[in-house]
Amino acid sequence: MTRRKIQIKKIDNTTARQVTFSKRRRGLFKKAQELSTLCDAEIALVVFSATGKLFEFTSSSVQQVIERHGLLSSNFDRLNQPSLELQLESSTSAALRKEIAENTHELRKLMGEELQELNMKELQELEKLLGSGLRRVRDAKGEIVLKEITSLKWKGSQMIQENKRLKQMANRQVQTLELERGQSFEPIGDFIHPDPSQDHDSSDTSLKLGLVYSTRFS
Amino acid sequence: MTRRKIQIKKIDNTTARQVTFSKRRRGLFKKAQELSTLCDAEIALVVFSATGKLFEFTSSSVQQVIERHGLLSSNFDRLNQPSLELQLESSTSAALRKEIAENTHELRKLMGEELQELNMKELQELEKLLGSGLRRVRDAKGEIVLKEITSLKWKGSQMIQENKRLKQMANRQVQTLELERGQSFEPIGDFIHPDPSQDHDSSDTSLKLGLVYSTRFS
DNA sequence: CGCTCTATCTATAAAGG
DNA sequence: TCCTTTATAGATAGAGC
Repeated sequence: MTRRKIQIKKIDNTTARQVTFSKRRRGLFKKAQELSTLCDAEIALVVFSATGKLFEFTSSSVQQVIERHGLLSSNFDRLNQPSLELQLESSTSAALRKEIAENTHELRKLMGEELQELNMKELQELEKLLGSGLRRVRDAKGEIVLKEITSLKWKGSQMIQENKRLKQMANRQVQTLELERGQSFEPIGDFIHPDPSQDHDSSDTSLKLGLVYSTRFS
Repeated sequence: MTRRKIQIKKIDNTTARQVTFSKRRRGLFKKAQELSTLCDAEIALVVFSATGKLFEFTSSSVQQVIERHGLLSSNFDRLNQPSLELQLESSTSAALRKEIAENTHELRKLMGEELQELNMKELQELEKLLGSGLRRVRDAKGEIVLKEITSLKWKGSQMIQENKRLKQMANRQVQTLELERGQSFEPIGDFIHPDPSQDHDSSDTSLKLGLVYSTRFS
């Protein structure tokens, strides 16, 4: 895009990579902003640098949701703040913290006690112990990562399916009504385009578990 | 960016807006992809068009992580199959694995070498080293958990938002049609009641989204 | 000082009206 | 497709720590 054409592959030189990251990141965010404004699109963009630094952009309506969920905060605890819809198993992270603390404490204790009195064989035993301790910590964390992800993905899938179902039902309903009326009508456009005044109602991002309407005008 | 400079404000002409959306959207996604590749960044980008259509990009998928972990295979694969939409970035797990491997190796090496010759002070140095190694592993994993969860929650929020919008649209549509017809009608039952045979498709404790029917025929 | 990040400049590749 | 505008690679300098 500039003085010379470049290959799109990871930039080896660290400094050059950081500079490019900084420049392109800005360009990307600018374009995201422009697109959302020009075309009235809702956009959420999150970038983690290789060093873990976070950058984000969200168009206004989306932002509110995210903020309320306490996302994009570096604070883990805040991540797990109550969100009705996506209640995480934050208890697992507590368990994780606890286990790590215990393991660390145990390690320190082992290493601090009478090491002078240990012979080579005993020291090797200790090595094994430390190794397996590390492995256990690692495994425990892996378990927890997977549980979190499993749970979240599962819930995400539920949402997607529910979404599909709603769409199908809505379409079916519209079609049925059209058929009854014996003509097509415009409001379909309305169906597709949410009314902004309602759409930005942000007093509640949670799922309104609407009543399943099960009566028939009785 | 082109023949004439334009104002960054919503494009009035619908056709022009759609064309611009399409072009710029592609440009944006391309640049996101380039940035993630060039600079080894993790990126998640989601765009909803004004008509509610979803476009997304994530720098890599959770699927890969899971495969790499090779854990919980049977359960997990089933859970994760359906959701293209819920892909996570996790190139970081490779880095994690590497770090763990290195740490473990380093530990073993340290513990295996001339431990007989170390005095208490030196052993305490070693203790510190081991402790900080463990801490680094812990931190690395914590980072990754955080990223995964952040990404998943964020996408979950998107789904919720979309779901909510669909509900609102559906409700408005129903109301509009009823108003036009000036009478109640039967098919609503169909609309409102999800097909039971589908509804019990999973042992799900999840949210069942009913349409909120705000009736005025009572 | 060394290291990381940002700013500035220029010429050119890419975007997009 | 055309062709101007924008984005940005490359280089260098300066700021902040």
